Amino acid sequence: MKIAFFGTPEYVVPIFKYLLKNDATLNVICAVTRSDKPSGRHLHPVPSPIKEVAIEKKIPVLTPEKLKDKDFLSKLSTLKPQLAVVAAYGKILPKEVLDIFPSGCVNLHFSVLPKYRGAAPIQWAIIKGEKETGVTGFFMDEGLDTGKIIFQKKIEIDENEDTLSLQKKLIFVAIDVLSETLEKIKKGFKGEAQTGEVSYAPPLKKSDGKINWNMPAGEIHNLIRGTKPWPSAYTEIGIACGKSEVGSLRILETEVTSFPCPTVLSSLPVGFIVSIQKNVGFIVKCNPGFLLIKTVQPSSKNVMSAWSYLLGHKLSVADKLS
RNA sequence: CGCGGGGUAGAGCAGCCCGGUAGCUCGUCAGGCCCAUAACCUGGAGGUCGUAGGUUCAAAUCCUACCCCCGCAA
Repeated sequence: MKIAFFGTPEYVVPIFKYLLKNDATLNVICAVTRSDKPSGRHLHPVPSPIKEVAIEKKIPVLTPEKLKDKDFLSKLSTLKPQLAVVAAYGKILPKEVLDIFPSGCVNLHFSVLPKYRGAAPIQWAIIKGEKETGVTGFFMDEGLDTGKIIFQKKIEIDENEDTLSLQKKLIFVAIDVLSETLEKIKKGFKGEAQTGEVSYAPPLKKSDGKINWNMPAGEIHNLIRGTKPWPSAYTEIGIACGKSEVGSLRILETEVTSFPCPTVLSSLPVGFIVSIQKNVGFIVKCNPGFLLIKTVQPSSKNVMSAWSYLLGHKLSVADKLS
């Protein structure tokens, strides 16, 4: 079966390689990926990870700026692909593209559809405190992740899972789902309409990482896990810490905790540091609950333990984060 | 030449503007104290101040070039 692969970022490379490895039955005839984009510290154009792999494996690469581009559409048609496999490509495929594939376009979406339709399903599942998520293989239509479902597989979300670790697990699931999905397609399965509660997972914005300490400790913990490594949850350093920089502080690792020892400090307002844990970090009061901050990154600095941060920045009990 | 921040002891920082003895917190080592401790006290070890030049009687500090790291942006 002639297959065209649509994908862009690093984390879907294993899916691409799975297709290539099974070349005997799956004939990958081209890769469609995002065009080279200015990236990195000097904004030099950089090819997408999928493009690099494709070049290495000598698979033809198409990098259309616009999917409705006539040149692109005709090139793709000429290759006479039968099926498209799409994973984190980055753009919605218009009807003109969908129509090229006689067997349809299969998307691997990293949620249990119809929940978390959209660009950042892994992140939002964690932020919302879901206990499980999964991967869905479905036939794409013109809507946003609205097509007929072919196969779905769920896994549990660990309590301290962050976006990267969950993504890593989901890739393995995705490969399972892909192989099962392809089997079903071979057998002529047409998919089933989506049923159940619909929700959306829009792309994260920088401001989504802003911590509001006036929230339950558990929800803040979820936000920190789900926004890592980007945009990362952050807070501002209060004025109480003297000449320290006013910049924001990224918070990368936390733990929901109970207040260690009952003192008057537990009556400090939300957002204040109520306790220092030697060699670990500091505890901030939330509403309700307490959050132990374990790993942070000050602006312009490397990631460091919250304890190290305290040593150099002279933060102490009763200083405020905002 | 996209914009900005940074590199000082094993870790995290101050000192630089205004040149003149290498400083703080933690760790580490030795000793002390204590029923005891992640507590406390005393003392010690540990630094080519990112690299290379330049200015100067004298450079962590001023000048020039380069290397590495981080954020923005994608």
